[in-house]
Amino acid sequence: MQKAKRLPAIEKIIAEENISSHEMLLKKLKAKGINCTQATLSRDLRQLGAGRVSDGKGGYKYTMPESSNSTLSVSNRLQVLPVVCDIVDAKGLLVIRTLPGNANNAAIYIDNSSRYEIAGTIAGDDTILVIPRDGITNHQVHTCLELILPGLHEKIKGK
Amino acid sequence: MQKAKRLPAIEKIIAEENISSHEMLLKKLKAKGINCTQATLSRDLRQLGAGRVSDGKGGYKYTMPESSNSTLSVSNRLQVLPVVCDIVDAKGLLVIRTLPGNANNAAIYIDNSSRYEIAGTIAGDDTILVIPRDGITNHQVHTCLELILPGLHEKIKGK
DNA sequence: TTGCTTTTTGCATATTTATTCATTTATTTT
DNA sequence: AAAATAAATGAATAAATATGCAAAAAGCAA
Repeated sequence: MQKAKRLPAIEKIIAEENISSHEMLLKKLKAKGINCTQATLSRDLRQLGAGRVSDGKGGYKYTMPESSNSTLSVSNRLQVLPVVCDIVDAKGLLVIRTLPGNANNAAIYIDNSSRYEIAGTIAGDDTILVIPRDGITNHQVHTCLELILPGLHEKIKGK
Repeated sequence: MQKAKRLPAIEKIIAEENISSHEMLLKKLKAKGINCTQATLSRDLRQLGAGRVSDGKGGYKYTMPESSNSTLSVSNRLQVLPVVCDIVDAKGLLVIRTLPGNANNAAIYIDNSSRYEIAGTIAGDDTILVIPRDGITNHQVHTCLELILPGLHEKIKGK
């Protein structure tokens, strides 16, 4: 299962370069040692919530949502990760524990991602409650959070 | 030539509704009495700089660039029009005269449109210089300005 | 582990979108 | 106005993207 590596790689590539087709993305991934088919990219791009916008030169390019929003950019979102202590599933919800005073800040990252899977979050001082949308499995939320904060899954209790 | 009516109509439709395919847009236009083919829509959408982004429900929808930027929304951009006095072509450039003190404000509308055809603008107190990109005809710029400020063409000198 | 369920993936194909070419319609030039 | 040039459009088709389905891989429960 290379999806876990592929998704962040795709995200990074389309954020940094002008990708105008699946074909082109396929080659960029191959150059990074990641092989898959166009069909898989189609599914990945949809899952990532990637869009296709004008490249300003009369053509189109793929893009990540809110890529203009610096709080979400690939390069700096890892900053939030060190404050996360652990994650526990509870009653269909997720509880994320952070360093004291950091819950709100971390929750903002999650909210800003505007992921469909997450209905919303409530943050206290050192605890975030993540409320998944109806019909979303815990596992889907984990995958989703891993997208928002790569490396996060290592913090999941019992893993 | 119905392009002049069609483009603003397309813009309005995709700004207000969730359009997920050319086919769907075709029907909406037909309902408004505008008939064309899918091929034409493909060209129109590209010219409008329209994008396709996640609809938040796992699918895609078409969008206008900066549709979140209220200074550009269809509903309020007409406000700038009354301050425009006339437009003159000169040396491959366009000179727009406005009411005193209003040039900068009007120029911001034009800049915000991020149209490919327009390389940039310089605004004084009551005059805007619009600099078209190389290879763009005056006529193309007129069409383009008409898109940004519907009704503008009536102000063009000698028309 | 073993069997059961869910997820991921490729292949083939369907669907959607873009482009080429020919024609018409508009615009500019003389 | 007439001729010449450029722009717009549709039909057919090419190219790009999405999806159904089956197989394989991964995760889960006991």
